[in-house]
Amino acid sequence: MSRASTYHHGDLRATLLREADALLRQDGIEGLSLRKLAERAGVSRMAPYHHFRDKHELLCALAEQGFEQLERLVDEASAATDTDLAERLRRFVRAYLHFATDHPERYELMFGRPIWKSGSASDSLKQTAYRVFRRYAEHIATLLGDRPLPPGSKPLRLAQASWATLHGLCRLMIDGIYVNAADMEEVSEESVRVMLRFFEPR
Amino acid sequence: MSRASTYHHGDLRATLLREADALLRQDGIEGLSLRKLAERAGVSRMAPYHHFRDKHELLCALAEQGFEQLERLVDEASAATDTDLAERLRRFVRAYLHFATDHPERYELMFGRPIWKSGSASDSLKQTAYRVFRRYAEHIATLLGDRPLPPGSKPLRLAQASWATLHGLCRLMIDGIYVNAADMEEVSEESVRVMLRFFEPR
DNA sequence: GCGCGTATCTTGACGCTGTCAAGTTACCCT
DNA sequence: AGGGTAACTTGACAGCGTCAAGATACGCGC
Repeated sequence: MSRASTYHHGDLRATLLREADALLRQDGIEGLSLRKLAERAGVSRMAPYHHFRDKHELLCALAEQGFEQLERLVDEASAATDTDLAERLRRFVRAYLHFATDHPERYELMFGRPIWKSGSASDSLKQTAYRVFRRYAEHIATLLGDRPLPPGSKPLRLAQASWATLHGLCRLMIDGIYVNAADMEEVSEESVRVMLRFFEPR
Repeated sequence: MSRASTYHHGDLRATLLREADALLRQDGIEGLSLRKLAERAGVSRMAPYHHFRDKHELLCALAEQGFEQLERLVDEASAATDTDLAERLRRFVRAYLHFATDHPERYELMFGRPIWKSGSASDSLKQTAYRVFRRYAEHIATLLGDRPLPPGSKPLRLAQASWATLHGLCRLMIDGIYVNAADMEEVSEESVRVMLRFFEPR
């Protein structure tokens, strides 16, 4: 497993993913090249191809790690049952936004077109990503509790819609369209208000 | 202006933008290369550099055209005052989603990181984009009319939050994360419901 | 009408990218 | 001990953005 210094690296796949993550943070997604990565891992250009079919597959694997982190975030939010709905929702929104803005390149990779376009995401990634969303939907349903929803509304749809809002906020921030972080804080507060209002009994 | 067949093209800048748009629809944003573009315009590799400083500047100009189209869409929505708030909002959401999904590459270009990251958008583009958002905010304010908002809420923040929702929906669709268009229809309906609920007097 | 300045366009070259093809090395199992 | 195979390397190619330097033709002042 942990061969040291010879022809066979021994643990290249894991090393590649680790270095790819570092490279991603450092140079952003467009600066992540297989050649730089190979050099960083102390290995020749083509070595990575014995562990990933092509660049796309490596990016999928990297994105999958990101979704696993996101899953932990959702699970933690679900576990924290010490306050009321409003506060829990607020905290989760904050946590989600931080997840995105703390490592924008990771978030961009996870949800970017290069990975998902025309269904090209790896099966494993799809499975993980969908599982995370399911967790998220459950979390929203839990927050809702037995509160009645307006006619026509369903918890799943609400989860999808609220996720879209979160995602939209993150992208506007990450892509550099909203620059002002303080504004962002207020915008996300407003989003929370809109959602909470929806939960109130009429 | 319209020189025909010689050394000097005569109207290269406009031709480049036109062909770039065609190329964008055809091959997507990652397939839009300056070399292909030059060939399409019947001109040598470096000719475009006499009209745009680099690829980034050309993309900015192309994106700016997109924002001008989006502006028209907002203006039309503002002008249509024949129904009530709910129906107007619903129609606008539909129109916005269609704007994005009819030409996903254009939308991706307009709001993508390559253009906006670290404030690298051209001044002209920034100006146009911000003007469009201002129009959007005015449109939302008009829809609101003199309806009172919940405490702490402001029309501008609401506009930003609702735009984030629209944008999030579009990106999820465009990037291929939500594939099912019919689902999307229902999700956007749900988003409209959430917003409308917010507008109702308590 | 002529000449020169300059905007426009071209060709050559460089370093970067992803990846196909073919060769080399070292491990594992019989 | 020997052979099969997985891991890794080197060579090569086409495509990319763009710097540098040269060619062309338009337009304005004389």
